[in-house]
Amino acid sequence: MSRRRRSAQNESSPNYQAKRRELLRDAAIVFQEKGYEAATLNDIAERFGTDRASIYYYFASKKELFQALFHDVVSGVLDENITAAEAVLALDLSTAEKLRRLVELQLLSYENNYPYVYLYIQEDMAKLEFQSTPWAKDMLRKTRRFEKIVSDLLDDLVAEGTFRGDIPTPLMAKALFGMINWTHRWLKPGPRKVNAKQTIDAFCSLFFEGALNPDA
Amino acid sequence: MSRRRRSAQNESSPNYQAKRRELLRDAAIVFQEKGYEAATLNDIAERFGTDRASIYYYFASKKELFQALFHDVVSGVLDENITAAEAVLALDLSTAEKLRRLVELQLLSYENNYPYVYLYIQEDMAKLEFQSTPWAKDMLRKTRRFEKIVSDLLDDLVAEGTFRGDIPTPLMAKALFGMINWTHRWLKPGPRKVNAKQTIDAFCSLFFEGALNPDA
DNA sequence: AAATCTGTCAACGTTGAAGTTGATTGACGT
DNA sequence: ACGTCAATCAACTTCAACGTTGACAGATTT
Repeated sequence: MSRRRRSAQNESSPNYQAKRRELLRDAAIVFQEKGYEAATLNDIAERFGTDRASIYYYFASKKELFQALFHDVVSGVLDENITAAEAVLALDLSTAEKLRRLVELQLLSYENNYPYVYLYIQEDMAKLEFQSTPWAKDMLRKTRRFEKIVSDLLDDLVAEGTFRGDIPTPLMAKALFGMINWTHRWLKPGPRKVNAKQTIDAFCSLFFEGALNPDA
Repeated sequence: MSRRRRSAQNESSPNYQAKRRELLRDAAIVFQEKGYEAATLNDIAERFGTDRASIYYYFASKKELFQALFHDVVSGVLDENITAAEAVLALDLSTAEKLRRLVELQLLSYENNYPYVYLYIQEDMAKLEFQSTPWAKDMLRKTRRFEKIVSDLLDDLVAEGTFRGDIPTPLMAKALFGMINWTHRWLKPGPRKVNAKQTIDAFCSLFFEGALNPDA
């Protein structure tokens, strides 16, 4: 039924797409606040300012709504990040400076695409029922791709002698992504005490030079 | 009904407590694998090797089972960690060495109490329905307490000149806890490529001295 | 051996959220 | 004024998971 409607005006409609995106955004906020399982369509409808049944005008199911969030938004952001990361690699910069740019890229992406990407980080795809769907695998592939770029860069830095060789690069990578990804629990955008730029500086200083005072 | 039974043999019973703990452990594994909301009592019963209804012989509800996990296990571990942390503070060691011991404490605790504490970390209490219950607040209080110990130590390290002063200590703390807590996504106990001890060394080296090669 | 206790199980009742339907409202072109 | 269509809503059905009950088998006690 809602199916019929949606196929009828599928691509066109002026503000249909606009409302759809608005609903998508509201859903993202609710999913981020409560988690996928705990969030109900009622919660989402309430935030959207309408009845639960109206959601079915835009999406066929809760699953499809959740999937659309990733297919229409997060996946694109991940693509952008990978493209941007590869552009950084091609730049005429020191390897260390490239790594710094990648950290910057990632954290700014989290801030600019709030709350979409944090939603992806907080929902451990490995635990969700979607883990075996093609799109979930695609998301995972893209994430691994970005991690690989960083990981290779770490190997280069050790090989060229810029980074110390006594710490396994996989553990370095885990530490770095830990700092970055854990921000989903505390970093909120907007005018706050701590913003993404300060965090980037602090994390990069710490990761490159460490916490010890060089003058001591 | 199950109420009557449980109050009847409440404290006593030889292997009642043993089975209860076994069920608690199985539940923890399932909750950790699927998340609280997605996990069903059927899943837990299946792992426990019995019928779903039998669970009610030990716990009055899914909520109570989940709560018991924290009240009977996690809360105690957190207490131990705080006590151990305070013992470290009283030791005759450099402030830096004390911090190292705290990181060690935390990661070894995650390993020794697997999967209980990771369950606590992965379930963002701020998102769960329990967030306002007294025991959830108590858990949060204990977590904050441990974080405060680390945070104060960081302040000391900056004040005494051991640590650099140009990175805000709150951000240092976020970075450190990010590395540590993110391990819940990849560090599993048992004979693996990477274990807790290697992780402690790598994280401490990185956090203290950074990734840059001192000889370069 | 009778009584009781421990723990389990099949069957049922209850609830809450997902999903469906057809009527209805309001805007817009004719 | 009339018909059409986008969008909404109240009211319903369905379903999965929670929760309950009473019977029952084996062990233990008296």
